[in-house]
Amino acid sequence: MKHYDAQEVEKKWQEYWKKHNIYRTEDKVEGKENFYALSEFAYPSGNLHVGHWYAFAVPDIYARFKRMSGYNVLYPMGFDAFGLPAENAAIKRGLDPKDWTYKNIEYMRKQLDSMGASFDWERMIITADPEYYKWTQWMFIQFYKHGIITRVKTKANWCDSCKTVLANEQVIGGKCERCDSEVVQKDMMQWAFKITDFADELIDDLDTLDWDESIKQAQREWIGRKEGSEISFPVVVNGKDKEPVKILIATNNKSKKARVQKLLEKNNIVVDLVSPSELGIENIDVAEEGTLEENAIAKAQAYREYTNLPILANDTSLVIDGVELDPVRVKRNALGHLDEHDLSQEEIAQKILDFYIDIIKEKGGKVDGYWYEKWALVMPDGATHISEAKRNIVLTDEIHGEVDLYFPLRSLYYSQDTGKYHHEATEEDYLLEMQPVVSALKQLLNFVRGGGETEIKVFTTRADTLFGVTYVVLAPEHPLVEKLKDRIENWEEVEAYLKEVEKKSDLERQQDKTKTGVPLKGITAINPANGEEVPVWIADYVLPHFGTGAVMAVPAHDERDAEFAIKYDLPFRFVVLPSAGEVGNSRPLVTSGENEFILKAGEGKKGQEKINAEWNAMYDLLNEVHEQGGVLPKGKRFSCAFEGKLINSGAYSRMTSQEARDALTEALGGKKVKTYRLRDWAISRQRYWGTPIPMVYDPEGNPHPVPEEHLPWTLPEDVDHTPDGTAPLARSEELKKRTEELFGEGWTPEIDTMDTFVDSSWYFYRYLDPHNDEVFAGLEKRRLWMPIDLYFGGAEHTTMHLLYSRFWVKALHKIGIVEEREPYKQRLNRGLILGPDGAKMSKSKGNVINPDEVVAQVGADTVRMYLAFIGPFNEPGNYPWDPNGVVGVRRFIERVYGLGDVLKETSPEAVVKLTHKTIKKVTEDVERLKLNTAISSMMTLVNAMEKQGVGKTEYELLVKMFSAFAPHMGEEIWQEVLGNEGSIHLSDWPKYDEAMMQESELTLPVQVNGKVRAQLTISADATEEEVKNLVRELPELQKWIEGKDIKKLIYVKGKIVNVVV
RNA sequence: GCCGAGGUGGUGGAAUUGGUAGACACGGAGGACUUAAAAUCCUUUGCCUUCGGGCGUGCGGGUUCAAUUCCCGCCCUCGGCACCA
Repeated sequence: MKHYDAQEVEKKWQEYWKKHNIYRTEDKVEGKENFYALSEFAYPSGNLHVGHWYAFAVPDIYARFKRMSGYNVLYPMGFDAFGLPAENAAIKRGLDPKDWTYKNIEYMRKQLDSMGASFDWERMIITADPEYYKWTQWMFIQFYKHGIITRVKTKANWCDSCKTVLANEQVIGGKCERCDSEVVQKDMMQWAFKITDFADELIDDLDTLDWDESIKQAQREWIGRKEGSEISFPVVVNGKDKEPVKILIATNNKSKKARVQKLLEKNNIVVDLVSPSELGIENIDVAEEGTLEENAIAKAQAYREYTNLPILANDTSLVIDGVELDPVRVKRNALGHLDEHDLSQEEIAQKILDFYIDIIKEKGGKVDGYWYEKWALVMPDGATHISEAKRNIVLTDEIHGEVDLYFPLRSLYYSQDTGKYHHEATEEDYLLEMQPVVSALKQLLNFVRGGGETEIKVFTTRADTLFGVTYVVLAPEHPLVEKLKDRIENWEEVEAYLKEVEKKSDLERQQDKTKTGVPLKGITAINPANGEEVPVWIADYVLPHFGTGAVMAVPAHDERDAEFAIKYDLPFRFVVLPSAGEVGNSRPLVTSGENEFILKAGEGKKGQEKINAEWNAMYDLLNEVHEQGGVLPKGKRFSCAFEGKLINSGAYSRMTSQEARDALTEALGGKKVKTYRLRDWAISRQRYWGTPIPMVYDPEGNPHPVPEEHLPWTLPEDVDHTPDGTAPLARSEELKKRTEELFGEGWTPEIDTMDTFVDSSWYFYRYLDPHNDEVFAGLEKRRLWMPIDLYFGGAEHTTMHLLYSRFWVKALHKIGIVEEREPYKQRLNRGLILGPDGAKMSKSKGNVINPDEVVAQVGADTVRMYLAFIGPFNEPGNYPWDPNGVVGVRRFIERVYGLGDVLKETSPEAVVKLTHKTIKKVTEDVERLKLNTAISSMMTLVNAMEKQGVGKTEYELLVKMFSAFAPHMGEEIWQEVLGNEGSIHLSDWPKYDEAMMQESELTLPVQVNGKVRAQLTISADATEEEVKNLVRELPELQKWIEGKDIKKLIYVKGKIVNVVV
């Protein structure tokens, strides 16, 4: 066999290709479709590692395949040359970052050439070239003019070790992505792209892209769109420095007045109520007959729609079917269903408020108002009786005098003593029913005191749990805290807490999830759903940047609130009956908090039984606390976040969570809002080695863009770029002088540089027209190539570069600069090459493979092919580098080469057939980037050719396919062994011939009861009947079918025979 | 916890619409060549076996003549998000 000296062969052909300029890519070739294959460009770190080979050499196989398949393929390369690592390395070595970077680029270009990659170097770009960043700056200015980038004071992620600001995407778990030191929050003036304005588009347009679902999903989650409601909670300020104002609600019943007054006396407001009987509604006598309860129970059950929950009694002796029942609750539920208000409680509250405000406007005038409430009763015969009641309240305050109001009250209970149904309100009922009224009055009071417009806006995805709100939490950073400083009674305590929080780094705040907080004494909020007054706290588990920075806390339905509420002893009110799922398919109950009683119920049980026991334990408790409006007792304060149907929620009870979210949001004047996790993209960097921000400031400090004729706005070179926390550009005399000369005295330059992700957000356009100095890329050229057909890159850029560049194109599109809305049609994340030990390659582990060394030993062709063979390129997995595997691939290349020595006149028929089958398989596999199986089928073919012999025709077909993987050896065989003229890489990809693949006979597996027992060789055109007859006769089969009936004989044409006995 | 992708020999992986599970390669075992080693070549290699066969694609069920593939329930690994209301 010929000796294979990879070094020599590769050098020879690399020079040949260069000399003949075979990789030059024209913008347009007659009769060929353009195909833009892009691999993320290189960072000029100074050395090419295995990852680079995987990133560039393997996609090169695809680019070559496409080119041979008749496409005009653009597969360019460039350098992402600005940025921190280059600068840090330069500082460490006492060099200029520019010299260091450009030297690295020069060296890396040579290394890249050693791959045998088909880059068109005439299109190379370097983002640090002024010819390049001129256009980065130009685009920046266009965005500035359209308000897509603005200057804002914002909390920035500051890395004290790198002395610069980091983007959110560069902070990993509270630490700097680059140096792993802790990131602190610092208030800074920053130029920020309004990427959030494009958040919806960035999510919605993902659906139009042919990307792997996991990449799309990662972007969706990063953007983090949540749809929910924004609801206002009015704030009640205690007004410690104001005179108390009294509102008196009068009644004509002395004893009741005293009792209710005591109950409701709060915050300088005195409210008293009248009971229905005092308003001319007498108790209705209902003849006691045995069927009444049954009747009512049936109605109540229908109403509640619990099928797996019996309605249990807990305080009466009424027994039906051996089950004790509670007639009070039963009847109340039934009435709730039939009860027909003309107005909702919220509307009533609103009316009272409007009414009262009108009075204020009239300065104490007296207005009469009333409305009716309808009553309903279930009679023994099932009939429903409805009556009306007219109620009144008199409001009085010291400023506005006495006002008469009418409002409804309702209640009904069954008295065992009298055996009659009585209309009477319990104290709790009065409280509950009056809450909207009280709430309205308190808002009013607050208004009168001058604090009326204060409200807390909360964001919630669970507006259905509003009736379960028992407190409100603000983020410590919430502006209202500072605003209400004077009104907060425990300011010292609050201030101490704020300091404590400020001291905590974001990292600590993320890691330490124990909840802390302090109440804002003297401040309360009103739950707009039920008018209840709830305490306001600040706590650092509420994040300032998400939603509105304020949360309505629902301990019974939110795990975090539950933890906080247990710690600080705040009440739990259960208002959503969790849904157990579809009938007959109930799911495990998930709860947290003091849920031991639920877990205990399920202890020792399994499967559905356990699930049922736990659900029932919860149902039992909810039944017990129904009377208390769902307030959970100590020891059983648990939370459950499941959705379901509302309970203990006034007029909204029985609604589903989904219905209630809409209904409550609308009724309470809230709005449906979307909120995003994505933050605006702050790009100011206090470092030297980056694209200068093309802005200058007038003597008043107002920013102005540098006019286009002065672009590129060059990076000054007279700068000591050692970082000290101030921007190095501030130290440039040249830049200062340049600014004053061009704009006038007192004008100053912007001294921050841009994040490097800005440079890489549009680089793919520049490859199309790299030397154009009129425009960043000509429209015609963009039309020929964009959008990119296939983009190869690393998974680490999913939520950074990939998102930024999508935003960039959308922004350019929005202001009419480009036509496309998306840059990349198809995206492929590559996997990771691990060290031979299966761990990530790292110097400390000593498992780093240096590709230069391997190439020196076995050649670039082997390394390329090995990387393609190591695992499926279309699935991003982690593949360990196996030095033995490399040798195996090298052996394969040698065998292909060796075949050239033993060529026959013609190939045997079997080899011809296999060759065409292999062409089909390889073509299909490469097209979907399953390069590993493409190679293995070529290996199979080569094995057959070695054993059976091969002629020139088939050998040439093999070598053409092979040359995409091993371009140097492919060329060597093509020109030197086969004596062809011109490069193999300009030849056509082989086409398979279906006719050549036809086999005259084929071998079928024969199964008996699904197990393979024999093989049967038949002619390709055998009919089903013939095959079946042959099978029955098959000698090897007799022992399996002897003495048994053949029940069925299945023949799948050309595939398999199955005998069922 | 939520979302996504997966789980196949000693290893990387293959099986394109349900149709012979383990292609191809590495590693192992045996042999040839050699003074020897490397390299190369040949044979063999899922597990168990009483040599008839049986069992095998994370686990348990189901559908089917036939399941790595489809359905139901669980377990595990990797990736993304996560005190996100």
